[in-house]
Amino acid sequence: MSKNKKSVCAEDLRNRILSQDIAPGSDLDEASLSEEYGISRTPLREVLHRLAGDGYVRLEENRSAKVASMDVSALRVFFQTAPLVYSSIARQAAENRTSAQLAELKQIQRQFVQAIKGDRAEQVALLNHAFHQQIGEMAQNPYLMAALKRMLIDHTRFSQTFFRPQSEADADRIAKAIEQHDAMISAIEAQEPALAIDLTLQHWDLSRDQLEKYVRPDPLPIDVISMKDRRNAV
Amino acid sequence: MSKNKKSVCAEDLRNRILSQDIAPGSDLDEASLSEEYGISRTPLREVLHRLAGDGYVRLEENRSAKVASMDVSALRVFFQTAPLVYSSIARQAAENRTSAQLAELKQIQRQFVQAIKGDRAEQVALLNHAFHQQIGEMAQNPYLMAALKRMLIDHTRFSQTFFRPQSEADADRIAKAIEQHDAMISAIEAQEPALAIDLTLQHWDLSRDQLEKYVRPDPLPIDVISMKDRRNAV
DNA sequence: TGTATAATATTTGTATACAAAGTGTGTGAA
DNA sequence: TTCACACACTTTGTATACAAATATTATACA
Repeated sequence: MSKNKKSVCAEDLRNRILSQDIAPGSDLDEASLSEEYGISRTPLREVLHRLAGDGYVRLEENRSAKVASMDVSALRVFFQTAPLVYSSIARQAAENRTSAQLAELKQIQRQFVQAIKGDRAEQVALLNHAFHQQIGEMAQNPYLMAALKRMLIDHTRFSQTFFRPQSEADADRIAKAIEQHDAMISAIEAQEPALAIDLTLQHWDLSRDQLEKYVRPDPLPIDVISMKDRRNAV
Repeated sequence: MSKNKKSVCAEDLRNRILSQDIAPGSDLDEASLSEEYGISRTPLREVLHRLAGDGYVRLEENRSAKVASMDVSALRVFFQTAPLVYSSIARQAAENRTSAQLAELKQIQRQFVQAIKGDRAEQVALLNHAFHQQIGEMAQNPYLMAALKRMLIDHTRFSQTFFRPQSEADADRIAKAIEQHDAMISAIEAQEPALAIDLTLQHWDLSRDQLEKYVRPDPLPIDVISMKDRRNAV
């Protein structure tokens, strides 16, 4: 763990943005944040500038820093681009991974499973983020990594609901996600790019279905109202 | 034009890095840079942190900021990735471009041609950079844009020699590049994604051949030595 | 009541001073 | 000469004070 306050601050801000603990589009007040993290405004501002370069926040002259927004038009592009980036990363991860990176990936997956067992939804989402970012590291492609990191910012924020199971079906989906992660680890370990791509696209399909449900949820049940009306009418 | 010193500084540092006016891997001294741009170290450091997020420089604790390096292993990944990113961007640019963006692209191309006529090699490289970045803007895909920007940092630095014609053949290649740019503009204007991709890949082939020549230049002529030897022997 | 404008308060931007870490050099002992 | 260590010097990191800009409130006037 990094022992200095500044990187703790950067790391924590990233996590809070990913967890939507700080909502997309909201303002970040320098004074209160610097007090919260026990640092002065100077290093805090440096952190904000760095996060701006990473796509977490947006900076405007003489205006407070804002958390990157998530509008509907962005969602469309997100769905268009995800399969391309994720599968390209998966291919290269299978080709280029080192054994040290593989061990790290397995470690993340263990923590991921533990967090699910413990119903720590926020941790689960962050560990899922770390899992996919680690696969990005394995690809050893700084160009695609830049795209992946930006995708994961939005993906993790969108999928906040994913890891808070509301029904039996939700729990099944999470179990399936765990299995898919394990399969991806095996494919990467065996250095089989084609298989890694295939599994990644399956994993994406699962995630996409869930995201679509979030964006276009089941309509509210209309029976309740109509029944009342009927009773009143009788 | 931005009138404040800070964004001038950021813009100029970017350009100097792209032109290799500041060499890859070299140290950036805060004191001298802040003096040079007439600002104090505080805003300069904020600029450096931003550039770090954008991939122009690397920051380490208690060490001076370093310009992003360009090693041989990076080159390999660059060649692997460029066609994918460039063609994906071209497709979406053709699909999503606005007319205002198109006008801007044409404007950049005019300046590009002018700079070539004036033999201003450094300006040419930067305008070529601006041209391809503008196509990136047209794609309206922030995820791929992040990858494109990082590719262009390295591409522009690698291709510094491209726009300093040494021979008739070099001049021909530059003329061909101008034509290809014009053709790409037409394809994007006509909103023909398939054509835009095709032209982009052709443009890439031209650039790639030149880059390969830069990395693996023609061997030194051996005749000179052997002739001398022969003469001495005779 | 509603709007425009002036005064005030809050927040962001920058410079400077000082603390902390790193770098280099010179001296002394083996 | 070579290595080790102390000291001076340079460079980076942070806090604070103040300047500049924005946001808010109060007041005057229609």
